[in-house]
Amino acid sequence: MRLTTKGRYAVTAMLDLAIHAGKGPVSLADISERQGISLSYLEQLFAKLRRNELVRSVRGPGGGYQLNREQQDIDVAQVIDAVNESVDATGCGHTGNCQDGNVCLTHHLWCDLSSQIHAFLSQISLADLMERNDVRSVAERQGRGHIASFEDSLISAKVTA
Amino acid sequence: MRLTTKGRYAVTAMLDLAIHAGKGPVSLADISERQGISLSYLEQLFAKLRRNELVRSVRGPGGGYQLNREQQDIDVAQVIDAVNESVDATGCGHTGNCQDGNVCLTHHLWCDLSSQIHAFLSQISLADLMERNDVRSVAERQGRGHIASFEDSLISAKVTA
DNA sequence: GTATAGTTGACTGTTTTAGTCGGTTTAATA
DNA sequence: TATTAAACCGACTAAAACAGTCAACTATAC
Repeated sequence: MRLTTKGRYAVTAMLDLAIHAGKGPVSLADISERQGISLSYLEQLFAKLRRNELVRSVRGPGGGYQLNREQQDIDVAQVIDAVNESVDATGCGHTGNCQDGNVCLTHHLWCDLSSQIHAFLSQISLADLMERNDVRSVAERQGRGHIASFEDSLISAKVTA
Repeated sequence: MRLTTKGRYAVTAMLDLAIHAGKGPVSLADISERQGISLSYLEQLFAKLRRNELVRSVRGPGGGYQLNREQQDIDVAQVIDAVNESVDATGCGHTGNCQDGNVCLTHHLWCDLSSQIHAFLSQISLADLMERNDVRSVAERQGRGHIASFEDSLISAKVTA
């Protein structure tokens, strides 16, 4: 199991997408600048996020990415899974085939740990993250990045309608 | 944050040490055979465990390693920390210096996750692991490796006295 | 003095990370 | 219609970590 900048970048980028929703697609260039993540690296990550149907893309000028589901229907575990950072702490991938066909001494410990982590991360949605004070204040700092309010959603709904 | 075979090996080896306690020092060769871990690799891991005072060594024939504290005073988090697999999910090492001097959007999320994992792992001692049915049965399977009972401790206490 | 076992350091192949670079399509707009 | 903004795609790379090997050295029980 590993949790590195890869998974952290993915979650951060998805949250950036959520924050700037309701104003049309968000370009990777914008995310790159706001979050300090390499543009080319973001491209790689979003290829995986798109394959996992967490985002959809709009090509051409003015294009970018949008969340493919409601913010409350995307949780952190899904995002991390999508970029291939498994949240599995076992070495055998839960097969129990850790020591020449049998489970190793500590197999069940790692199974337990995996469930703990997965339970924790899958219970947190992008919507939940946006409610957090620390997220709101960082978003505020990151420029005119205002968190999309309910009114924004209404406006964008009218525009796209 | 990463949790790979390194940390798993370390915990497994420490548990093997606990299981075979009360019969004098346990050699790395024994652990290697029972747990299927490369001897040379175990040497590297135990160098770290010793530096962290989790085990003590006895050199020469009949030598080996022993736990340096009571089984209930060694928890899984300590073992993983000792082999340099930090249980920190943040990228900044909790400094909050994730994005040019400031905290990144998701800093607090990773802090929360880290505490969760740490709380979970530090609440489990080697003594706890030994009580588990799955551990007992695997130990049974791994040869004459009987779990050291209270009587064993008494015997070894007399012998060493 | 010999065998056992820990101790140490250097070395190695492989995989993953965290990118970079160059090009190609797609589509909006001037 | 040409330009341009953006997604898309594949190959490449440096650095690190992982997992392990190997050889030499030291301490000690017998």
